[in-house]
Amino acid sequence: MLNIYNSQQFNFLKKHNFSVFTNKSLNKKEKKFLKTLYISCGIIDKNNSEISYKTEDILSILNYDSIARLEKFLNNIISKRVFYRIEEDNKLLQNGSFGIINSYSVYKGKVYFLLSEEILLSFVEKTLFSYLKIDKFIFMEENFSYNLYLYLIPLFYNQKEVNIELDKLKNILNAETSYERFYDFEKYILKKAIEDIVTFSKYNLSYYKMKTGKNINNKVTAIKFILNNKKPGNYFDVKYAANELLNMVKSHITNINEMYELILLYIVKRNYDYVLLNIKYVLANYTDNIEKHLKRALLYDLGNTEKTDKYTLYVEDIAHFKTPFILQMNLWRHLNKVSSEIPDYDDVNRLYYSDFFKKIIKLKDKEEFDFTNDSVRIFIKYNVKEESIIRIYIHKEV
DNA sequence: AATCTGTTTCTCCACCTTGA
DNA sequence: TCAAGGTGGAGAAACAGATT
Repeated sequence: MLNIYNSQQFNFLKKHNFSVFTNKSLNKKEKKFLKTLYISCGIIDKNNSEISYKTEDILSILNYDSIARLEKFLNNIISKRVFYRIEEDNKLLQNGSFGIINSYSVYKGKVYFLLSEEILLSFVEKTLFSYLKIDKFIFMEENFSYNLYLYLIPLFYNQKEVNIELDKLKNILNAETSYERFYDFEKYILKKAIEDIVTFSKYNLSYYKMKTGKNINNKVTAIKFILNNKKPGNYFDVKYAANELLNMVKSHITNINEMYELILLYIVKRNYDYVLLNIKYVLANYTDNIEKHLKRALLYDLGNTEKTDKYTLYVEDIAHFKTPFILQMNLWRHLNKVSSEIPDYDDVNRLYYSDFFKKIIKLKDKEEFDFTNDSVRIFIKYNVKEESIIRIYIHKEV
């Protein structure tokens, strides 16, 4: 059997064909629920892979009015299974099946979930389930997004732009015969697929429409995909984030391994922004002995400077949110939008490394929350009974 | 198990707007 | 004036729940 924890030795993607499918398809509501779980996956750690929500939050997300109805929904989703088949030389090598959600428990006003081990493993590099891209398969809202991801992302291995003829693209996306008008195809298929890939992977993908001539109204014949800039890994990819930060100071450091371990430690112990802020502080204020100053800065948080007025209001959302959880969902949506609207702006993704969202979920009535890093400032005032305020400010230099 | 009934989702299209 | 861009909605299909 293939080693599920480390399939590196199999040169997996070159040697094997694989397919992944479910016994019963997941409907919109189930996908919405899974997306909620996915966001929470960011705050899972090795010792505690349980995800929990207040019962009222989960009821309001799914628009149910009783726990009995919720349990019916959960029992139904638990009955859905993922199947996979791996082929070598066109012969079946291994196949298998696993559930998506292992269990739920209702206890004292909260609902607890355990995801299947296979899904958690799919977030860990070089495991069998990460090669099968199980996380993308489960969490992406549309099945065709998974197909596009599998086809497209490997093509970026040695190039930054990929051109795909419209016919070929429709074939990949299972839409050869439907959506004859390009406008409809773009709206219902292409944009959704891109959105899924940007939301559920570390890749920041965009596209251009290639036309027959220079006129804006010419026929679209192909799509040029562009990989803009990498996000700092997915939620679980702390090592990737540590490497990224290490690269900023690498040239000033003699003991690289020790510094790597130190950065990794502080990302886990504090958060990504904490380390980034202190690295920037040291690089801006010192020219020699960087290593020593950085250790000091990380220990005493010297880079944590006071707020400035260099921020400009970018999003304001004043609305009634029944629970802090719903507020958090909306904030998340705004942040994704900010991230996609501002070119080369991906700092928002780094918030996932901090305990940012945990704090927002715990907001109480009339409580204010003010968060600042060097590219974004987020202000929230939460009101249970009346309208709450979400304000997102962007640093003027971004 | 078969039927019906109301709801959601998917696909396509008529019609309108926009800009070269 | 033309074709792409955009909107809303019709009709079909799929689905879920209730009833027989």
